[in-house]
Amino acid sequence: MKSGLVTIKDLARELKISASTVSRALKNHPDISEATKRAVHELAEKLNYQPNAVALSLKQRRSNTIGVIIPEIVHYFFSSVISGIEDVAYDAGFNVIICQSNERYEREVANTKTLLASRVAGVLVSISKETDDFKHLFNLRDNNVPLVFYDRIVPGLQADQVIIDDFDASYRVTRHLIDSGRKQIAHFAGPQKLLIGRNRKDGYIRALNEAGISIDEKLIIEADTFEKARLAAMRLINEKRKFDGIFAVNDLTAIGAMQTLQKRGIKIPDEVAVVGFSDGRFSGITDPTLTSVDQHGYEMGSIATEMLLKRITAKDNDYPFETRILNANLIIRGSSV
Amino acid sequence: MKSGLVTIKDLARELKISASTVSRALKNHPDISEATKRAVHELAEKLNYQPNAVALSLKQRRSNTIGVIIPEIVHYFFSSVISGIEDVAYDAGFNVIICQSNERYEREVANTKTLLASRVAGVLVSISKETDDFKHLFNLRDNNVPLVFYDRIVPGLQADQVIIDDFDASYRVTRHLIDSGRKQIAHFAGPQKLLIGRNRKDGYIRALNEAGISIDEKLIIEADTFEKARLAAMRLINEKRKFDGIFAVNDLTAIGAMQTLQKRGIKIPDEVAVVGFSDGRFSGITDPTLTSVDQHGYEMGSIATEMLLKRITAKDNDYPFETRILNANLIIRGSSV
DNA sequence: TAGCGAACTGCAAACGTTTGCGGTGACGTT
DNA sequence: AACGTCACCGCAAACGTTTGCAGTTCGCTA
Repeated sequence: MKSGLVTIKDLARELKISASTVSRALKNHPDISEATKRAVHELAEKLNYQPNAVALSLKQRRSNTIGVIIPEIVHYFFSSVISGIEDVAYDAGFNVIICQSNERYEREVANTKTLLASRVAGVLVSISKETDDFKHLFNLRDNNVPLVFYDRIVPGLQADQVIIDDFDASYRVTRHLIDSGRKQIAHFAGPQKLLIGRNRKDGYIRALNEAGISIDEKLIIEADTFEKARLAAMRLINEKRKFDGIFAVNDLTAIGAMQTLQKRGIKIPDEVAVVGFSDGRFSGITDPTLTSVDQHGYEMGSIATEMLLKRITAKDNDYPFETRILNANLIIRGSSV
Repeated sequence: MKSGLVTIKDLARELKISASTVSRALKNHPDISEATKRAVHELAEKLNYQPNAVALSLKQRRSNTIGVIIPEIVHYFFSSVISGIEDVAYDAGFNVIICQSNERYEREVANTKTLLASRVAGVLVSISKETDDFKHLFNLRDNNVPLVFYDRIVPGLQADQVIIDDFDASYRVTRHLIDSGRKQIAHFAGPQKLLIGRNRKDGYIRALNEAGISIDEKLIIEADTFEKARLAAMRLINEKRKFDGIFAVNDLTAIGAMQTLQKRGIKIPDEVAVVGFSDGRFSGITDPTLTSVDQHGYEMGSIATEMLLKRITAKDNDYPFETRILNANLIIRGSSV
């Protein structure tokens, strides 16, 4: 007990039987007599025996650990994803190794090496903003490590993936604004080189088109940060553009816009309605509270993990890749009604 | 290459030399000829050999993994702690297994079992709110697993630990308010049964005492949530209490107070200064921006990990336990100047 | 030309488990 | 007395590494 943990060998020595018998007794193998089983279980209990997961992993040539590559944990969305991953993984008896890429490509490559060295059973990955070379991911696949992408997927790569229906969510956001009587709706868009940015803008455009509202390019501004949103809102006001709604690509952007409007004495939602995206901690504490889109991070994490476990435990994992598209919920709060 | 990863044996077979030679060549052992070394390294490179960390762990009877038990990852503070842990751990060649207790005792116990089974080299732990029985932690210690506590420590248990100096931070917050001319400072306090809540209140009281300002019990209200803070502020106003400053036990509380004040037309910081605690994502996006206390989560994580690694790698870890008390920084923003 | 280092390299055991296969008794059947 | 059957158990190998020790070649000295 002094140094290190008790092993099967320790139990065997103590009971003067072989390690194989102990091993079988522990899993109630029919070959072992009841008496022996009882003795083994009792001693195991007494000595607080914990099977050595490391030895097991080596034997099975695969660890009971799944790897997670995540851009940055310090975001409400990503940390909810991790919670979802953890819960499902632990229920299935798997551990989780988390690697942050910190949005850096180099780091992401290092992460894959680490996970490979740890012989993880599978990997969940959301690529960093920098990543545009996917060799490291192909490397995982070449080594038969099952891969599931969540949220930030790789367009070309065939793999299991779970994503949010950004287009649909944006469409619904815009519809909501239109339905509540808004006619001149601005969009603070995300970077158009990212799929997410394009999808969100497209959903916005589709909703306007369907409602017979013509697109005013002046009302579409690329602004995806708090500061940029403040400036963008300022510009709209200074240029005396008419607008009665703003759909911002994320919550921080929405809040930046709200602040500027309020500073200029514009009433929310009476004069201008504001809607954010990716419902986080912020939406409940603004004044007025912010209408936003719940991205269901927890659900995304748990679903991705289920898909991964399925592939890990499949005897034959040559079945076709699956793409799960999650519906994001529109949460209507004070800023738009 | 097809199934599984390339091993030392594969390299050995390919080069028609023994596994031991390959092993030594890979670590540039002087016994091995330059020619062999070169050949081995080249082949290893070509086949993308990654040492099997699992086998290594088994051999060394200790994995290169450290375990983290954390209450809830979905908090800015805790996720920054994790970032700090990760960075230091990975630089030292250690992996990190993260276990959330979700503030549940049962879960925390399960976590320790998992980590024990994984034969982690050491554990970083911040106990859950429910935990008041520490058998599982003693169990870790009995099995010679080094332990470092961060943030939420166990009062009785002798161990390395790193915590925030809540008392000092609160004292400084209050001093700051006094120094900027405030004389009637309210405190929205945390639960007094938690050490944190008591320390923060005590720091506040000390600063007032030192400044010769008498304590007005009516200005001390237990309110540690957004909603409670709104009600508390409302009450102060309705009861026509005189106050020109509020020190809230956390940022959400501060924001709740600010909203109520603003709704009642009270100017911040002109009429009332507001200060929060545990600087997170919120403080920068309020209007005015919120003065708060940076708890240095990242630093706490990295220091805790350094302490743990020190104990893990120490040949003789019988040296005395260490307690590191971090100074929290007061970040002065618009709400108090 | 035997002997001796030096310079390499391989053998084998060990880490903790699992598992196919082969014992070993006891007992019953011919 | 010989054999078969059962119930139970142990041997040994394997997973991928590391490492103390024991070779095996050399070339060189005496």
